[in-house]
Amino acid sequence: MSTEDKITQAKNAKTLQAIQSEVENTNKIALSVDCVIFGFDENKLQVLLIRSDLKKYSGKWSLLGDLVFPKEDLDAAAYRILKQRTGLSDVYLEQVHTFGTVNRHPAGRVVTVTYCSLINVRHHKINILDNELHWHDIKNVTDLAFDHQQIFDNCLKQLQKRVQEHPLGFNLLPKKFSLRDLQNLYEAILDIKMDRRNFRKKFFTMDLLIDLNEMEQDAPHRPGKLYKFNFEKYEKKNKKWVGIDF
Amino acid sequence: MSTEDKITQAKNAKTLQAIQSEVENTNKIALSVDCVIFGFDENKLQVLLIRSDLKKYSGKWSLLGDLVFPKEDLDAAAYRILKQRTGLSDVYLEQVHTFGTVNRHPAGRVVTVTYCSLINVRHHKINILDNELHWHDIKNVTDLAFDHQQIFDNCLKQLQKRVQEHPLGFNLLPKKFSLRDLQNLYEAILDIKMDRRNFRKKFFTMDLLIDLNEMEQDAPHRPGKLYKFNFEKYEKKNKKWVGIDF
DNA sequence: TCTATAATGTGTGTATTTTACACATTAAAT
DNA sequence: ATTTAATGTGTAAAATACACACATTATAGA
Repeated sequence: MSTEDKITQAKNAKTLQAIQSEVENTNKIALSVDCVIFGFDENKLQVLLIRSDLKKYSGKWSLLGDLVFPKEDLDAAAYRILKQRTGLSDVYLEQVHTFGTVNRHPAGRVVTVTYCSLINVRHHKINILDNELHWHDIKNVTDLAFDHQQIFDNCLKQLQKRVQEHPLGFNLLPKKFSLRDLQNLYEAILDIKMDRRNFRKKFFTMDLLIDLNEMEQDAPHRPGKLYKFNFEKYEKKNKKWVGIDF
Repeated sequence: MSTEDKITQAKNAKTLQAIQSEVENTNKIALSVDCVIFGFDENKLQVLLIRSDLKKYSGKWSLLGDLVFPKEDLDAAAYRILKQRTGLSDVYLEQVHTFGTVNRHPAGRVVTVTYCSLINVRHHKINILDNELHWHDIKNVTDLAFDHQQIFDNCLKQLQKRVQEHPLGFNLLPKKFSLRDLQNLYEAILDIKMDRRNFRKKFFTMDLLIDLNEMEQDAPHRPGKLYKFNFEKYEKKNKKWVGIDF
């Protein structure tokens, strides 16, 4: 390092105390986490919403969120909310985006980190009996409180993209599922119709489904075979190159 | 709405003042923005780094970042940093991820929102003369200060993915470029070698390059044709379905 | 000026993947 | 037993990806 470099560095080198006082005394902002919790029921993609607890948005629905504790990791805050609301602790959770417009919250400056979560509706026991918490068909989700509509739209879009590239969808299904279940899930998430035979071929070619040699029960017509996803095998293979395409 | 619903709602409806005091008095966390600024020079992907201004990390390099002002939008903070450091105001900028581990910063609780930026090295006049600011070949970026190595790795990975799905790369090139330039860029970002003829076919098939009927100047051998990217045409086409593949 | 060199520019054939459909099979309901 | 509405399997054409060969053009040096 040259002498000039050293001088420059010395000039710029702040003490830890200086930075600490800067962090302690200024520029503090409230930080929250909002969770977009997806479920799959009756062949429809659902999202868990709560009635807004703010009079300004009385009657409107909002995402599940809370302020982050000063000594709490971001991810931990998201898991805490999920645990509180769904009783589930071992769930799929992924950070999506951070929204930080100055006036996004009427109570002051609150920056929110949003998370997307996928849970199996049958596995959890929400206390939705008190009517404050409800599953909503995503087709009917409009006009949420705060900027939550924007957050929801953003999260859904991300889910639609990610579910095509990673085996996220299986978190929404029971451990054992038929190919019809799987296709219904993808059709609900992506909002498209797919060819049954090509869909089947696609997944068989991937060779990541384990045939359980069991059949559906109580099917109204011919029952389909049941499968589970081979997570172990998926973890081992790491594809990376996809190809330029836009 | 049932009577019970109304009662529940009334119970949960907080006043704005109640929320305000919660936001004002508790759970405040310092918020920063860190920018991973990529450039492309000498056929190498480069990243702009500054020497850490903290004695603890003396000698180490770090990303360009700053605390977010209380009345400043997140994106605005990122643009401010870019403007300050590169002099450029009309640049590509995208939020990537938010890092919020409790102890990630030695000066206290600082949650940082990271942004990825792509700039044309030739278009800006950095004040790198004072030796505090430097371009680094990404191949040589190791052991950054704070958790910046993790942030950088995350951002590079995201870039590698996004550059294949969207025309981001052109932000790193001059307005006029040859197909060789373009291929060199992709090879540098993705760290792979590609077949020249198939690469050419790929981009011609996309039909998004405008032939400028100009040739490279001062090429050491046969000069190539120059093109520019047809952003208008790209904006009009909106592909969405990519296909399940994992 | 001629020649060697090292690029650019243009195909061409093959393998792989996607897409569009057709038909047989099975269990439940009548 | 027959009808019905699914599941399960196959096949051919189209589109795309991949590997590779050869002619063209400008520069550099003998």
